[in-house]
Amino acid sequence: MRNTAQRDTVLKVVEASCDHPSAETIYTRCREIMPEISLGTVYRNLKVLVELGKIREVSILNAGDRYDKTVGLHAHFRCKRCGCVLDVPANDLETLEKGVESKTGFQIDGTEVLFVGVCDKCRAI
Amino acid sequence: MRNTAQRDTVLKVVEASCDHPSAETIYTRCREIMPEISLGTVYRNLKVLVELGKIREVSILNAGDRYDKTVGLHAHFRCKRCGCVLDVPANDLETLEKGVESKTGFQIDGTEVLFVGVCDKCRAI
DNA sequence: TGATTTAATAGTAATAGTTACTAATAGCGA
DNA sequence: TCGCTATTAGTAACTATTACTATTAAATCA
Repeated sequence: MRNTAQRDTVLKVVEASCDHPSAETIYTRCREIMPEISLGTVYRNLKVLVELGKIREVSILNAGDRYDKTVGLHAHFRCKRCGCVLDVPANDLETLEKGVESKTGFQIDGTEVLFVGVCDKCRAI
Repeated sequence: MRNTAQRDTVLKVVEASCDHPSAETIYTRCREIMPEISLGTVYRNLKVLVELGKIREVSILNAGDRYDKTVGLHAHFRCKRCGCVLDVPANDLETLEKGVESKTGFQIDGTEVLFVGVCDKCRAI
């Protein structure tokens, strides 16, 4: 594992993003800082950073993966109209996890919660 | 909207499956019953059946979409070791949804909950 | 019943997102 | 500074899915 300027750039870009960007979006933002960075490098480093636990991968139904600077347990909401992806603080998720663990006997290492619907801004229109 | 033998076959195959199959797997199973069915037809009918609310689409982090005959609100668990996808009855999901709706003002139309970990069979090994 | 209409089909091409490959580059320890 | 090797840029390949097109067949109607 080596410290490269490319890896730092990918991490900085994700940490500066509040919109749960896709790999392609992260690539575009990286190129603004480091124009020679390649898409493959972005994908590889995203994977490395997820493995290191520095960022988190978020799966959105019917779309490519997104990335999140917040690694702690929380839920996501995707608006069907505007496509925005927002964090949803849900402090009862840990209780939910624990309940499933004790009921099923499974070992749970990660939980993905995605609500799909219409956000308040779009509802107001 | 026409009633075709192909659509019936796709629906029957999903309803007969307990393993949350992928589109490709559904295609293979359909061909055992109807050898001339094409992959595009399977994809198109899966989409139609999801829109009709007869089956459900399940997103698994880091893999293609899966399909589920059970449309009611429930969670899923994916084992990192054997790759199996199982239903997790979670009756507190509705409470979770309602809580988020009232806290955020969002309209929630669907909720996806995925636990990732190690299933009891794999833990025993 | 048979003709007509048009949604759905099979088969194939195209696309999007992601991963693999390869020669060149650049961190980092000796 | 040298040498080793992980990482890189650039490109090719791959996987999952969608789009396209000529053909077929389900439902409607004469």
